[in-house]
Amino acid sequence: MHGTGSGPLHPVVSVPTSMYTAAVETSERLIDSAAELLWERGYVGTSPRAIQERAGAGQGSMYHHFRGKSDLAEAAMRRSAEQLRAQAEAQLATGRTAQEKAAAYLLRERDALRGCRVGRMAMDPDVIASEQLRAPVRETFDWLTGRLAAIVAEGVASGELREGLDPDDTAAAIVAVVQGGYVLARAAGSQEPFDRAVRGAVALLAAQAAPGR
Amino acid sequence: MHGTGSGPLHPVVSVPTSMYTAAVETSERLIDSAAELLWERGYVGTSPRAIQERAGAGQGSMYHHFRGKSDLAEAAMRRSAEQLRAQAEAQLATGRTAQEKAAAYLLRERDALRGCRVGRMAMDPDVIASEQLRAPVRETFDWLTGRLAAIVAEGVASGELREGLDPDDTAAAIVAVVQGGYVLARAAGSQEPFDRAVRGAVALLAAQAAPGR
DNA sequence: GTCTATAACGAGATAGAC
DNA sequence: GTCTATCTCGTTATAGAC
Repeated sequence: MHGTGSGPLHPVVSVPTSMYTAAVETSERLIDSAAELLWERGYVGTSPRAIQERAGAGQGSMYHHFRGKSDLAEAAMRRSAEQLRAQAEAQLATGRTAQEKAAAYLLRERDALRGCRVGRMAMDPDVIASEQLRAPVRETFDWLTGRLAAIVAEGVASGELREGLDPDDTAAAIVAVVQGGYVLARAAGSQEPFDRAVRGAVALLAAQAAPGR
Repeated sequence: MHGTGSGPLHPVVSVPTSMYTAAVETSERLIDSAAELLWERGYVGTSPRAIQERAGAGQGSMYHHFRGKSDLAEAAMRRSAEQLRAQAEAQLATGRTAQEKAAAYLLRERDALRGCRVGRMAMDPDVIASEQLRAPVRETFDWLTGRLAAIVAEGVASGELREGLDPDDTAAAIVAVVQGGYVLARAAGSQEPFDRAVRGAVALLAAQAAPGR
């Protein structure tokens, strides 16, 4: 990945001059455009042509910076994964207790009709068929469920949550509720089922407090 | 929908003779082939040509029986929805208590890597953009969440489940866990995250028993 | 680095013969 | 009802000029 624009006019470190010639590099615009289209239409529904048009770049530019559609898509998916991870990390750091942290993650404001930019890719046949393309999706959910499992485990260890609550199973259920909530919302054409699902999950978790607390 | 083959050689009721000429009608094979491909590759990833090849039918046959791709896809999605509904109804009828019924639905054996044939369509941009194509998906999840909400409501009314447990929110969460479980499984390339998520949901529900039961 | 030209192929549908 | 031919457009590149 190259540095993005708005760099210093007088670079203080030795870098290629080309990094400072454009407001935003063409390769950056291609990655962002690809990420948007992958979110909206998935991998099989996104053509190189559409990416180029949205980025305001020609055929030649795209094939100069990337080997092809899958190469650019992988870069775009890695960027989306980074953004989702930063966002989730911020939510998980919000609460004090395990319940508060999980609730902060679940209740984060989301446009459910757009779906999840990372989770969406898991339904794409060409993504699942390619180890290269699936990797960023797998890594994102591995990280997220692991992060939530650690939070639940801490809650059990500290006596906040009841003994016997399985951290891995609970974490998987929490992440699944969010991903499945997107499906329900898009099926219904409404945000409501998503909000119901996450509220339901928060309520189920609230009843897992250790007895006498 | 026409009657399927293996009909009597001497029809006892007055029906068009053509209904008895083939083992399985071409239009039926087209619908089944389309349903399979939609499950595997989604709407944007499925071409009329691929459907025809799988059904062993030519261009002419397809455009004789259906107005085009979306018309055939709608018929295929309605068939898939019927099948899912029958399957879910069987599971929900299994248990005695609300918890048993919900657990029977959640723990049903599924090939998580294949995903849900109905839920999958909710991620497809062309399906969501068309009221016609989205209808069977919306109706299926409306029915399923309504069915589960009624079961939870009965559980609360009978004193099995704690007062204050919201039936609609809980039902949405249950359905979302299953749909999200598919996403996690496909992202991981493994059945495991799906099994964890549904087990986690069953455990969360078990703790919603009314106090003193 | 970016552009245009070209190409081989598939998508999605229509037309008309049989 | 099913077949083959045809059509227009989009996809996913490669080639080479600028």
